[in-house]
Amino acid sequence: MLSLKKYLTEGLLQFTILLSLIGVRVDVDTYLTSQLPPLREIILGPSSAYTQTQFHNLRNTLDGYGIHPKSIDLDNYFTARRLLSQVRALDRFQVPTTEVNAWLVHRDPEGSVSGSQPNSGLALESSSGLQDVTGPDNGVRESETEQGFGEDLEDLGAVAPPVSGDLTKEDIDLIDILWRQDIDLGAGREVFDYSHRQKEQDVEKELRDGGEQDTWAGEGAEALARNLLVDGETGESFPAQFPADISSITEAVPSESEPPALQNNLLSPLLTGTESPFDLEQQWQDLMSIMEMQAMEVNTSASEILYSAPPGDPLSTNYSLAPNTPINQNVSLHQASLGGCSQDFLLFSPEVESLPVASSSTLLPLAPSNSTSLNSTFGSTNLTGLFFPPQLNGTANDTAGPELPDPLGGLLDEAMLDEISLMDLAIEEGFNPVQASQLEEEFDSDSGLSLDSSHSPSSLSSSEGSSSSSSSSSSSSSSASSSASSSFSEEGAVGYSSDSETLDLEEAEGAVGYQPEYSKFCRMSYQDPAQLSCLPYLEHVGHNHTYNMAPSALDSADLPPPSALKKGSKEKQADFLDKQMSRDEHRARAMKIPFTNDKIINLPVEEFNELLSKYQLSEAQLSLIRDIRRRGKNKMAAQNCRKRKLDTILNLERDVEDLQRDKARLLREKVEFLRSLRQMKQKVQSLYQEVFGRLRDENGRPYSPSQYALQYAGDGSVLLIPRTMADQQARRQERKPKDRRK
DNA sequence: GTTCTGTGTCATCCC
DNA sequence: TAGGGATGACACAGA
Repeated sequence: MLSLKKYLTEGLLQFTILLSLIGVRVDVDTYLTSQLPPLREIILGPSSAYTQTQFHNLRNTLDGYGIHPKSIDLDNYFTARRLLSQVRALDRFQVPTTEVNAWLVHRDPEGSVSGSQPNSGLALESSSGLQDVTGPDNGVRESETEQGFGEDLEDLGAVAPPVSGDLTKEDIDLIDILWRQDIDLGAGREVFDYSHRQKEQDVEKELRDGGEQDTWAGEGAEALARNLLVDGETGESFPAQFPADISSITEAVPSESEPPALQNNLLSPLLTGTESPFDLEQQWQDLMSIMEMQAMEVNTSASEILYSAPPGDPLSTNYSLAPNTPINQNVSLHQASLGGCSQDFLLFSPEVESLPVASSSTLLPLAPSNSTSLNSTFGSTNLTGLFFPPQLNGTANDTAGPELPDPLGGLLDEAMLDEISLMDLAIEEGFNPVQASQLEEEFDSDSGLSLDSSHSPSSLSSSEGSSSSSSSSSSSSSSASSSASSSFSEEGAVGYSSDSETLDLEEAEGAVGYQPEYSKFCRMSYQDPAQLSCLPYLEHVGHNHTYNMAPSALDSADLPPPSALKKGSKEKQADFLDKQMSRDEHRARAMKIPFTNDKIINLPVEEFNELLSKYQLSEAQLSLIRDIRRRGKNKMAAQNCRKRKLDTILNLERDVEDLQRDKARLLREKVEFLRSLRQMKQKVQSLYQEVFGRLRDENGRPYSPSQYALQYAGDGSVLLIPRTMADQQARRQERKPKDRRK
């Protein structure tokens, strides 16, 4: 199927191109729709896809109805449509994407009048076209125009029935009525045409005896009949002329041969021909609101920087902004301004200064590109005035040229300054150059800020950090230590399930301390000390970490390394055990304290007192026991305190990183917004320039931007008014805000 | 031998 | 008021 489609498509295209080159206008659309609907489906796909090509899309819409895609008028028409669509798209900003328009250029051999379609083109299904090829100008010249629109008429199916000499008038009337009904019922062209073709074929079969010449004649008559528009209600036929919108367009964008329309509504038809005034007004108001909001953000002017920025400008290279970055319409653009958007398009006038932000009656002056006094184009109450802040627009003169300050340049300048100052800013805020560069790289990578934390306290191992984090919650209150104490009591109780343990054993083993650190971090209190390496910051500390070990576990834990065991003397083992004991343990052992240090430290006060009461202890022993308990408690407290400190530092560092990340993101977004704003302003200016440049006076000469300006009227129309009037309105608009301030 | 780091301990404050 | 948590300061041990 695909291969067939490709084959047909390419073949038809090549054939069409070939015919076009030899001067035959080929209406593939008509051919595809009327002759072979299945083939059209094969080639063009479903009808939805049928509208993707502008060529067909135009003809499938009411806007495009009635004008041939290869008509000379299409130039103006498409220009007008493009401008209109661009204006419409202004309120929903989109960065223009690459667009490729392929056109089959056909030149009428005899220089046909624009707006009329010579009969050189023919539908492929009509073999009569061969006749036209040989003598396109020898045909019925008076029907050229009608034929040209007859094709368009045919597109809608409003084609008169073929006038066959063998058909009776009743047949023709019947066919005509049926067609009108189809038209009135909104029947699609394809269905209509297809049934029509079937009907034609049936009729042809019946009339085949009449000879081919009759058929040709019928086709020719049909071609003539196509040129008549048939009113669906009355059945009245009338010569097809320019569609309303097309005429409006041609009126709005007059060609040099045509006198322009009235100045007042010179552009109105252009903008209202296909759009209801309400919608258009709404769009213009949206545009105006956007432009008004742009009054902000502009601090300086640097048009050169803004508009002469090469494609690889720092903004794009350093921030990797998507070219089609959508702009948030909620972005406040107040105080922004529109500067000269291109080197050759700086259109300021002195009157622009102190230009108020007008709402509906804002003038929209722009200068044609061929104007030599571009700067005088912008009136004070024109569209440009909206785009340019007053303080930036007042230094231009009619001949100054592009030396005017560019508010958009200010935007860019600001953006660039942001970027440039990023490094300084980062350094000022304590980033080292490496971090600053990383911050800058973030604009490229968009992968988030990756600060080098190797230098910071957070460079602690993740295990440390995680353990600290996990312990932070428990250590946030006194419950931390209490829970730790209780847990340690439980842990310490291991091996001490009964008080019947001999004192000898305890004395031999020494008072067992606690080590909340390890029980919290690793839960491996009874493991080989080598496993303590899971705490990187403790792995090099050779302190005794066996406080909370039970004697039995302590035995295994205190076992010397295999090498020591091999040496295996009890004395060495005792020395090792002594080394593992803390000072308090040694003291308790020396003072013959009858219970372990773990109990002394971790037992609750009541149990501790109860324990003390069970033994007859001397004052020295009691004092030592209380000191051991106090020191043990304080030791745990110190450990918790240090953990809290560490957690605090880590959290602060994390917060700093988050803030830096947010800051970088905000800066990145700001740059993106500025870039979008710049592009939108450029688009608006180019649109204004294009619209203004296409305007012609009665003599076909372009309007002087120093004398005229475009004004956006409240009713949605765009007017071309004299500058003096525009200036007056600008002053009026200027007074209003001042009065309000008062 | 010096420095750094982790730990223990003391003093003190506070609840 | 005693107990105990929190914390700064100091000392010590080990790398």
